[in-house]
Amino acid sequence: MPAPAPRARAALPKTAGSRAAKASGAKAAGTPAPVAAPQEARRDPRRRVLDAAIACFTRSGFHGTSMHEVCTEAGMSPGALYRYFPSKEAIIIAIVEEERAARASLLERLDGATGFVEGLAAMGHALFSGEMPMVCVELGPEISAEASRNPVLKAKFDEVEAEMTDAIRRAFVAAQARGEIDPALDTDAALVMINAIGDGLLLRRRLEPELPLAQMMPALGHLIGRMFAPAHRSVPSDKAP
Amino acid sequence: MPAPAPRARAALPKTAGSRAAKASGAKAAGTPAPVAAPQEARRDPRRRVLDAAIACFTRSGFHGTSMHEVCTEAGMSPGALYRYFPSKEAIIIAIVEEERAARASLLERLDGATGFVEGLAAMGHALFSGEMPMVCVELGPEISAEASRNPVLKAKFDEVEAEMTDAIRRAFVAAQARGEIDPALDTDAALVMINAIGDGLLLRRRLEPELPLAQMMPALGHLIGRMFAPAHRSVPSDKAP
DNA sequence: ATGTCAAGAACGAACGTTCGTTCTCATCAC
DNA sequence: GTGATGAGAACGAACGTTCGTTCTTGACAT
Repeated sequence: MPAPAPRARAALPKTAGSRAAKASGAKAAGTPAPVAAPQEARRDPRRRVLDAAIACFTRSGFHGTSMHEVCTEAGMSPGALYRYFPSKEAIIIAIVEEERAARASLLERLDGATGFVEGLAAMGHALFSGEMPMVCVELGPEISAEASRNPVLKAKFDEVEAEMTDAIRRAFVAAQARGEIDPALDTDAALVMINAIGDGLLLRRRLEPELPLAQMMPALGHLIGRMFAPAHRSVPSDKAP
Repeated sequence: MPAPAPRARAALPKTAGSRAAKASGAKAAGTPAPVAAPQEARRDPRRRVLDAAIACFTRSGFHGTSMHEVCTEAGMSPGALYRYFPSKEAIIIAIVEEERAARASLLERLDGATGFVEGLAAMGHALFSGEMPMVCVELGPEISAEASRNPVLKAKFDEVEAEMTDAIRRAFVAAQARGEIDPALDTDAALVMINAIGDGLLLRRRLEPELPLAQMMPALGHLIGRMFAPAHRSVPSDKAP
């Protein structure tokens, strides 16, 4: 990044304030929180910025959110904010870094469940029931979209994704060895499918927030079960829709 | 609105044609087309704008693309461009409108195939093999992301999506009546699943363009077949991976 | 053939706004 | 004092858009 030349600082009084409200722009965005709560100001400033940024990016997207909005939401001035993060991009990258921890705790449900498919369904339920304080549910699609064209972000994002995919692959192979999954199935194709379903559901959540995905998880899990079950075993159908 | 003072126009001789490419800005983006091809300038100007916008939005996203970039790519000045579209938003909406036609032709593959699952696989193959001049493959995720927060765009987008989903639902129910699909399956869950898989694969394509999704379609189609096949029929496995 | 001229397409500098960022300066703890 | 912290005005660049002007075209008169 080219270092910007130091700016001269002319004392010009300028045009006072251009008070005419100007009817606002076409921007159909939500209102940022009025002002930070009193004890809010005591919390770790980095956390405050991150939480504020997550809220704003979720509401208006990365490019649709201005730093001033993040500042307002965090109850902090730009001068203070820039003390903790060197740039807007650094904030997203920090958010993605946080995702890693959240995803790791999600993955515990995979190994903790009675079976592979049950584990996937449990992950899905945790994601969509809101029981998990999880950034990626709301921000995942936004982050993927941004990652697809921001190389720095993409590198971080890929790291986190690879951890997730590897864990699922290990669980898949183990389940296959246990006879829970048809041994003839191609692992790569199955993983692409599982990833696609996950990403697709996350996106659907954004587009249709009223869709009761958590409630549908048994039915969706049942479908996934049929997809992977060994060929000549009748599907367990413990949760037929 | 404060009437802007009329601008003086000084008869400056100017640089004739300004064909110098201008080396572009610091924007870490791809290079816009050097200059419009000779016969390119003869084409329908609306089409030129649309094609240029699709290229730019695909490269840098909706908010990441400036109107000047679109102008450069289209080989057209801002003044000319704004003769054909009243705003940046109107351009996206026109693109989504075009999607409708493209999707309709995609849907023909559903009804033209030998069965429902084969139809889905054919759609997938057409999408990912590049044989279809289809905007949504590259721009779909970008549009969904934008639609999730732009109400005007969302309305248009929902229209197009509803047409797609309805057509798939009809095909699903018909296949179920034909005995091709397990009659016990919940139609709503199946449709959510099909949509999620489609959206998820489109997103994956953006994130990992090198992944040979078209080649994987037989394997993926096979998985979908297992998911929907009637319970006590052994899966046709004509294309076991 | 040549000149005239209106219509409208295209141009591109400039506009007002908003962006991400940085500045100066006040405040506090020690 | 001194160093860390924060506020908030200000900066310059870039944004989407506008608009006075120029260029292109082709019908018509000569």
